[in-house]
Amino acid sequence: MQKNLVIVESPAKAKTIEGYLGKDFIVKSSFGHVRDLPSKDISIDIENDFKPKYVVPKDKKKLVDELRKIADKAETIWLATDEDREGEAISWHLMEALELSEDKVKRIVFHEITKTAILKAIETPRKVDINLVNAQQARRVLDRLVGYEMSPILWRKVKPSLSAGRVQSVAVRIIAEREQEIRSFTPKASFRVIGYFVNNEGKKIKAELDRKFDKWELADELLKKTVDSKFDVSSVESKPAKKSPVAPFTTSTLQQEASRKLGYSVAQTMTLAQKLYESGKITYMRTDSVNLSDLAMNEAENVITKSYGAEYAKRRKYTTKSKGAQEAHEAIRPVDLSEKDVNIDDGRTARLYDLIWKRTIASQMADAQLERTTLKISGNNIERVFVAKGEVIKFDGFLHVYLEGKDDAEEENEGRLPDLKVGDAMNADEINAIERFSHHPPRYTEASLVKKMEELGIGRPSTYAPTISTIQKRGYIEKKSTEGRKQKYRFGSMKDHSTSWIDKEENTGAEKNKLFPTDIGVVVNDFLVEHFKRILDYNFTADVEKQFDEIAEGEKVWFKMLNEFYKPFHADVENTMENSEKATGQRNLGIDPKTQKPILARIGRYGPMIQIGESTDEEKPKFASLREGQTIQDITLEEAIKLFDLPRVLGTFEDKDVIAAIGRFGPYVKVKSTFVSIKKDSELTPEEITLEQAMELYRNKLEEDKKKLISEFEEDATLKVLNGRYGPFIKFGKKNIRIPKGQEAEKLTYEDCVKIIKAAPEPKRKKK
DNA sequence: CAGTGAGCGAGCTTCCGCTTGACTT
Repeated sequence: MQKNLVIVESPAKAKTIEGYLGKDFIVKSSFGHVRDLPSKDISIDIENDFKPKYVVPKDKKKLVDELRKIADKAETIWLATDEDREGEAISWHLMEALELSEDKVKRIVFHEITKTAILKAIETPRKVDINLVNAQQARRVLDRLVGYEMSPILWRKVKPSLSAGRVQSVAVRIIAEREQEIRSFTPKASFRVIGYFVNNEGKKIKAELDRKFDKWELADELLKKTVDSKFDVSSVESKPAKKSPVAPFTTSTLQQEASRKLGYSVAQTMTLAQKLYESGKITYMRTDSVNLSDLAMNEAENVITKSYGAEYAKRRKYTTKSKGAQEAHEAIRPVDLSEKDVNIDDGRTARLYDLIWKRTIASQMADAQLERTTLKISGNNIERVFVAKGEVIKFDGFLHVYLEGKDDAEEENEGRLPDLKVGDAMNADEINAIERFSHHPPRYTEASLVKKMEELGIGRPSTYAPTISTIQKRGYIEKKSTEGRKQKYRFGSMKDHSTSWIDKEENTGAEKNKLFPTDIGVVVNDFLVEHFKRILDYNFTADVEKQFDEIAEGEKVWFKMLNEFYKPFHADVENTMENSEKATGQRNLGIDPKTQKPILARIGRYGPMIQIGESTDEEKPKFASLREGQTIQDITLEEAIKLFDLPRVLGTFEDKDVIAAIGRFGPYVKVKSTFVSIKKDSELTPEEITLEQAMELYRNKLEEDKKKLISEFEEDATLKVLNGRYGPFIKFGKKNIRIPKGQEAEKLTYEDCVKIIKAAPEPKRKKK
């Protein structure tokens, strides 16, 4: 048995480190936190200095037992968890859970996984920093209090199963408020004037007037003046400029760039990066640091010098700008920078690696040297000038490898401008005045939301992706694409000494994979902002982070800080629970022409819906859920009334009604007790489908089901062996049970199946 | 929860941050 046990957080890290240390060392992983507050209740003794009740979660028990056994036999236990608040807490929890005595424990830290860094760490051990641990406890307890006291208010006042929290609720607010801005935005029209000029030698140049007109009359006036204006080049100015590379990737910038350049979702990027990490191709992918190890910088210099020449190399150290960065790791970079391509079958993973390689290499390369030229053309009877801007690359530097993508379209820059001199006479081939409209602020993408969250200091590299998926799962926001709309605009032209105006049309405003708030998101956000201003404040996290830092410095007692926070917060909780109205987002659409009853749009037990009549009426009100794409804010009376056309009875089959409707999973027909989906591409709709068409869908479905059937049994009609997406399985009532390895599905007898069912573990509850 | 939305009332839902497999019909 080894004398030394080293515990790190990640198993991949453990494997690497084990190679660096001698055989006296065994390196194990804690797989993250080993203790936490149980999820069933709040588990904090508020009266007693906010004492948390920690437990070892079920799925960690085996691991903790194993670690304890090894620790008992070891002479020294080296706690090598990350050097940040959470890492320090993991070390402390390990001491508690493994019952380690302080004299056997040494706490070590390193920011990069290199042999020198680790050996140096071993030489300079310290003790677990209890102040830092307490800062983490304060963070943990505050989040639990906020989440577990606010969420039940939503269950009561809005809808069951909703959630609220320090991070997710602010993320939803960002999306909801952007949508509000967009709604109240009115586009402003203005006219851009663009001239196409040519000199005697036939050299052509495009230049834009240095002002825009907000009135048509002014644009028209200018165009008319250009009819007999004489133009010449009035100035040419060139000056050198440079561009510098951006820092290596952090989690957040990797997510943004993979979204812009490769179109990956935030979650996708993380899954692929995890694969690269586990196969030893890249460094740790959840990091807020832009730092590169000296080893990596040396290697980058070598690779660049060899591949592109020494003039392309430039060592650079970057410093992080993001709020609350804890920098426990390196930036995300290839482990071996000389490996330009990675040999992986999956193209998506390979493309992500390529991006990381280029970004890392470019970050250690020379500036690009440019020459920017501004050329002005004046007309003899025009006060304004036409301007052309050009850019020439003198030395490409880092641009040879990589250029960061942009979220919003930039002003276009021409390449090299034609060689023209001051005084050159120019002829106006054509001058156009084009009506343009200002754009509303863009909706967020997943990645730009992460960027915003990072700026506000809410969330951490390990939680960006899960948070975005949580607020989608709760139905607060959704990812959608909009088609855009037709936009008419005026187009004026001066050509051959006369001017003319025509109307043109373009498609504008189309957006792909943007985040929209749902009705529930809007209602919940309004409710929380009204009743919990402090928590929903964009600066709340930054404020409490400052106090966590004070706790970490030993300047503040953690439970006193919590007490100051909790008193007013809990008062708000009680007050809101008792005194606030139910939040339904109710909108009165008008009167139903048929029944003369009011029609309301609001949020109900199961989401947004339309209600005809009041619940106090003698006759029960009628209800219908909103369809996809409809919102309480936008739905019209006509659209609302149409929702009550379904479900439709198409006719009968074997004495049972055949029904067409739209349900949770889209349009369907129901024949006897079988539901058949109406597929999107079938051109059938539940409003128009006939009995014959429905019966055909039904017969097709029965055919399909037959193909899936491997065997069924006389003994029990509810038990079947079927072929599914993941291979054969046993269906028993509503339960699906996998067939143990080594057994052939075709040969299973009824008795075999019963045996397998009995041996099968209880299915875990699915989280919805 | 593929049909619901009042009422009866119990029992359930929920946070953030650290880590991977297990699991999916």
